[in-house]
Amino acid sequence: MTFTPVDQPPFAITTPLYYVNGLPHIGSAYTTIAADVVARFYRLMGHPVLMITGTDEHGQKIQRTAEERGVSPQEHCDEFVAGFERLWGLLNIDCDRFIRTTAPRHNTIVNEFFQRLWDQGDIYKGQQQGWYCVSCEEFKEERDLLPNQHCAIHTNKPVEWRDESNYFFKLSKYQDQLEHLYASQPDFIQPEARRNEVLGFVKQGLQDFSISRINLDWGFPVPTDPDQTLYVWFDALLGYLTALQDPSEPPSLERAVAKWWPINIHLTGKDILRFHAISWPAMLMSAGLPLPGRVFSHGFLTKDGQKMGKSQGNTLDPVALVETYGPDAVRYYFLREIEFGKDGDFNETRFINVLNADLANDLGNLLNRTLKMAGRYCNGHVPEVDPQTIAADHSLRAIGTALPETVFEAYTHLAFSQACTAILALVQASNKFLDEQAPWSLYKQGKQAETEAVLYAVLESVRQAAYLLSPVIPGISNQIYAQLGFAIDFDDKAIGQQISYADHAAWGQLPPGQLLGEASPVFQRLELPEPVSSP
RNA sequence: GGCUCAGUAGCUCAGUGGUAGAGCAGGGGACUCAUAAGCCCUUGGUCGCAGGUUCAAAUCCCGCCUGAGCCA
Repeated sequence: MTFTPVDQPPFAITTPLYYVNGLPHIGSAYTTIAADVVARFYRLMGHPVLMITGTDEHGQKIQRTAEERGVSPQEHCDEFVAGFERLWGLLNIDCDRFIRTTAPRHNTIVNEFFQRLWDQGDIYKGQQQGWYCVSCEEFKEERDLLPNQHCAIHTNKPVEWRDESNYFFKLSKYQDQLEHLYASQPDFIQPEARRNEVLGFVKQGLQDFSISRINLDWGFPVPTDPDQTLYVWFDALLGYLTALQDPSEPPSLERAVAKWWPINIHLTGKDILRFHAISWPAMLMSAGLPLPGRVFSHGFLTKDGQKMGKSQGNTLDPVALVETYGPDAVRYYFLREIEFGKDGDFNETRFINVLNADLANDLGNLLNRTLKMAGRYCNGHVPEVDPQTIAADHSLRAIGTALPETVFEAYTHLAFSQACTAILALVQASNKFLDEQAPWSLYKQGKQAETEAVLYAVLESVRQAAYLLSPVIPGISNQIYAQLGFAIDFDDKAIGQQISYADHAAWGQLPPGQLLGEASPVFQRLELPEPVSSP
């Protein structure tokens, strides 16, 4: 089954390029899941989609960590990058481009980009003095330091005094253009609270920032002065450009921006928003490139209400989590339970309660009970009911008719929780509808037509819910579609060409008479952890 | 120190001037198609604290407390 969708514009989305100082943490998983969900939704709609993630591998912090581990920086990176790639696989995330900032082709793009800024006269040599935190890779104001010259974020590492001759980027030159950008494109920075933060910061007046370091080997040399090394953040942001180009082509900035630029959405953590919302657009202005569509800053995760951290010893290992509960469970919990953009909490009891309630009890059991009845009452086929004959004000059809618009708005605004809630409302209404209509009684009374009308409406509602939830829980949606008799794979990146979004997102698509699959629970109930017995 | 956001049921949150809401968790009931699931009913809140404006405040104003964040 193939159809040709109307031409949809390309859509590109990025996660941050994660710093490979250690193995991926749950926060990286959270962002990457979100990006994958958006990418999957646009693929459903038939857009050509490029989802980009990757790793940021330069800088003093990595160089030192590698030294401490007794390996070369490249060996160190290679080792940890494998951990990231493995986690994305476990989470059922198949990005289109995985960019490593140590890639040789990236160096080519960085040099070209640097040259553009240089030709603009936006790079100059200046003197940089101050306290430097290697862990932050940032200069700190003296007033922000803890009493014994320690960084307020990295309390176990003293800052270092630097007095260097560095290259600077003329950020101050773009003050007006940036303010105009924020004013004319109010949704450029989201959510609102983060936007206000950036606006306040910019209002104070922007200063030029240093884009190079001396006495550092692990990074690309400054093209015009090989004694200096480019600052890690400068080349990290440019990874978004390098990623756009097919790795098999010879690298060039012009070719990199040919198809996918400008990127539609940059997802970013709130800690690195400034680089994405201020430095990055200014650099692009200088290079004469169009600007990205949106920069969306998500929140941080806590565990049982506590900030996570190695020193606190309460980290949540994403690998262990997904190996225990599976990708759909992890994806669903974080997107359903946390409003994207706000901070959110992980609590195992809540995790299990939410998954059992929504995926096992409401959605999974709804399919299971209906499928079993269809097996018994309708010979294992979709009832021969023409959906056109179902009244427009039928309780399920009415909800299903309004649903695509709601869900479209939610996904495109990255309001994943709202999307899930709206879809689950159809599922809950379907359970209620079944109990009210009691097809098991209708069947016993010999009311075959009535029985079939009820079962069709519910099976169709489950189908629509599975389709619209497929970006979030692709594995479960695949199982549901299979049990409903479809041969469709939501992990297929050409899904938008295989089936029509306009048809499948709408209510009333399930083909009458279609042979149904075997009923089998699509999500097993989870057991609550044993309560810790108190003495 | 300056600024921003938040504080509503055990948990997650909606409600921004007119008799306190949802989901989950807890309790009870009827049913039986189903993953002991679903459905119905229900317990539960001086809406952070203290003032003020108003016929009327969770909602507006002032002060304070707590938490999160931003201030290269």
